[in-house]
Amino acid sequence: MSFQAPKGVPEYLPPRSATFLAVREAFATAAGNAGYSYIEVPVFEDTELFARGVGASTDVVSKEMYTFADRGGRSVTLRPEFTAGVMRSVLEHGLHHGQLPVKLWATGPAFRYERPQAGRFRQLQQFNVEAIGSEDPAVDAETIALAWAGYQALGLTRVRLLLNTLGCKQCRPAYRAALQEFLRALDLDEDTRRRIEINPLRVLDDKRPEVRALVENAPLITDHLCASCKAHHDRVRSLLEDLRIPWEDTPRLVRGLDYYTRTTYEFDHPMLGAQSGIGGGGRYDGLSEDIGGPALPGIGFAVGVDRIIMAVEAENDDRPAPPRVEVYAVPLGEEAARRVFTLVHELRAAGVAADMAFDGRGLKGAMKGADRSGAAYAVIVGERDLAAGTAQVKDLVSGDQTALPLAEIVTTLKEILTK
RNA sequence: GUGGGUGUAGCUCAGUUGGCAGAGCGCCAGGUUGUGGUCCUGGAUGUCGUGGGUUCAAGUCCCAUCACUCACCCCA
Repeated sequence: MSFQAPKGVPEYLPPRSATFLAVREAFATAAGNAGYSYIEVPVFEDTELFARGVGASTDVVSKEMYTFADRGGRSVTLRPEFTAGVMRSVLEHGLHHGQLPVKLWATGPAFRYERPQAGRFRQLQQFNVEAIGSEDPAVDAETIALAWAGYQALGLTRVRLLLNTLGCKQCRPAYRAALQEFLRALDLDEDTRRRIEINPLRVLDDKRPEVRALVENAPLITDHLCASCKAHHDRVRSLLEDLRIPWEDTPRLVRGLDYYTRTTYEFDHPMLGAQSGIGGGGRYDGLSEDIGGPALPGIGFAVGVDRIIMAVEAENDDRPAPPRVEVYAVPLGEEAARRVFTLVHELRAAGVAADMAFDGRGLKGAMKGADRSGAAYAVIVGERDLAAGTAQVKDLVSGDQTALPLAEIVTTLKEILTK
């Protein structure tokens, strides 16, 4: 084998790929039910959009972007996330001049040049939801409920919702200064000391036990909120209570992207190992202005499709492969193969998923193929059937087999299968 | 970027003090000349990651290199 997939790029082969589609479908349905419309945005954008939108000091921008010059000499970057691109598109096409909030969903790959590990990829699949143009805490709660509905639809029972607020332009600066003062007094390594100056909140999120111990008594944002942020946060929490969505208050939870304000949250799954975040989001009331737009609040989230697949598999490790087709046709002999080819075509046209044995496979091998396809019925046509104008229809679960007129096969099977 | 682990059949892996390249699963065929899922029999598939070294002899020991993988960091 001379070629292999690029490093850190997951591929989803059958039957696993069915789970990939199911994850997308679950969230697309939840988003559609909540009045969100689909938006297709570019996979690459002007590099500057991400530098200004996501934040030049973030790890994502400073060391993880796939950035290159195109043939015209422009610096472009494969999207490391969706939000900046969606906001850019909304502003560029003036969607915010219509009714607010603008509610959109998008899905597809994002790219980050990181060292791969379990649940961390260079090409990651996200499902993204944004509500732009509203400050209402009910919209915050709506996005959380939407994500929650997606996880529920997939049958996930062990998802945890971690909730926090990061304050706003009014209250965050004072908190940030107080936190920096506290952190500067600690004995921390050089990288962490640098982070204190760039984004001190992230130090609170450090997983290393020795760092955790040091920051245990650090000041928390929840004690420094302004009145309106506190009211906003309380409202979000009481709405979640109304919806009976359980959450954990996690005052140390921080997002790694600069644009987040006020409500932030993360969904986490306990069976995934180190990379356990299966979704995350929050409010980004300053993003529009950061990229040259008007004051325009917004909130949204991204869920990680790859990690959700892992979570689904972790919670149900013995799921049978989904059936590939409903009917599998088995011809015996060349003449039958020709007739069966048309029959299968007619079944498909009638909306019945059908496949057949190729390459003149023997009856035994062909029946094996029928079994593995997951089909409920096999249709066997040999020379004798052809002469009699019949086909053998075999129920592959019970083993019962009956001869039916060839001409009625399509309508009969269609009828049985739609019951 | 930093640290650990692993590379042997399509897949999961075993391979002893260095001595003929293995198992299970899967695949194909036969048992059953027109019947799958169970069972039995047989068969095909290998650059032992790659390059070099030590040795009469290397999957096994040594060096280098590449790949994969887990964790830190970061994030979905």
